[in-house]
Amino acid sequence: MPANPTPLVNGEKANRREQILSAAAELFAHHGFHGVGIDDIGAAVGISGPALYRHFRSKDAMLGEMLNSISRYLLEGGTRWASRPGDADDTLAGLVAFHVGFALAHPSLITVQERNLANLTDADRKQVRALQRQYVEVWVRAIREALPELGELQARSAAHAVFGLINSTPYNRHLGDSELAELLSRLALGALRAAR
Amino acid sequence: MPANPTPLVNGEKANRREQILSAAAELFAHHGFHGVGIDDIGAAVGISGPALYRHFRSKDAMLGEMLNSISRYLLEGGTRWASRPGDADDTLAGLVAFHVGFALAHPSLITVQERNLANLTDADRKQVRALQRQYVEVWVRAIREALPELGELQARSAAHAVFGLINSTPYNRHLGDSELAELLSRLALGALRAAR
DNA sequence: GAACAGTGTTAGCGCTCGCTAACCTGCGGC
DNA sequence: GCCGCAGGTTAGCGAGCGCTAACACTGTTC
Repeated sequence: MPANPTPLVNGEKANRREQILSAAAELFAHHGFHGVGIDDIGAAVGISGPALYRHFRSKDAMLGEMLNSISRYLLEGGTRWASRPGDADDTLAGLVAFHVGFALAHPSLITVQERNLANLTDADRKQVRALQRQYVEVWVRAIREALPELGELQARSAAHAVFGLINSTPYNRHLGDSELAELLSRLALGALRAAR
Repeated sequence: MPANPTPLVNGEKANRREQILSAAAELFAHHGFHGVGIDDIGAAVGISGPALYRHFRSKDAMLGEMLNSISRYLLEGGTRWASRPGDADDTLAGLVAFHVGFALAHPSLITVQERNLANLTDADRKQVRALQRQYVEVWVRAIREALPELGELQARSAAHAVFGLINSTPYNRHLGDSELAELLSRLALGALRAAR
């Protein structure tokens, strides 16, 4: 029972805001931020267009809250895993499993986060970037502890590469979830091992 | 001197169409298809807005030609590498090196191709999808020859994961090109090896 | 040297989009 | 039983978009 269970609960009787964000995420992932109209988002949750402004200040605010929430969730989870007792290899494996779990559970959030940074408000982008940087830093530290012969820059590049690998889930729906999770984890750790 | 040197030559005295496509690719990569106006594209090549219609039928046509060109280039190059004589491991290494080379030389094309499939005309999307499918198939065959114990679906998933890994170049500008190329190749092959 | 093709310009149409205004409805609190 | 608020509705605004129309300039062709 983590403090922050999952960034955007899928609908149900959960808060209307979250229901809206969840629907918007799906749409943004498919058509891009500018490709989705306020009316589309409304229609996706059964209300119509301008009613959304009872819950959000603007369309930009929706994207901002969405990306902030995702980044915060990743950073928090990553930090928790990184600070767990255990040897460096286990820590790295834990981080990989955590990220794989997220990417498998929320492929559309992965897509949104990857594609729509540029559509954020300046202020929001700054915040999200800061969170993302910190998350990368968690990984860089973990990688360098497990592979001490790696330089800072190499570790950072490897981290980004592994993110890319794991974040392939939106294109990767051939296998069942658990089998894919295991495969991705194996691939990610294999890649890191090969970084020397 | 390959038959199809590079999908979009960067400007210079090359054909105006290619100069425009190159500029448009950069813009689409940064702001998304809908986030870029016809005037922005014109301005990027020193002409203004509607002049573009002397060279392209529509904005959609630009994206269509761009993605088609990328997909054709990848499929052609991939096919050439795959049909080279040599053992299965070398073939796979060749494919990896080829894809890494492309991703490093054209990070913004990678970005555009990943993000803007949904913005294509139905006809264009069908074409591009077909080319992409064939390219994946080239990889799946190569992977399964190098790792015969892998199933079809596992190989396909691994291929997508490796694409994700290599296509991280847009976020991955810390190292020098040649060092990054070597690192990515090593990571990719390490991941595949770990697929068992 | 007139015709013309190629490539650029500006003005402006029609549509869509984000957002606001104004109004309506149901429900919990006193 | 009235009030007020939360959360919906439709109408419509202003801006920005893709694209067309009409015109201008240049270089090549015969």
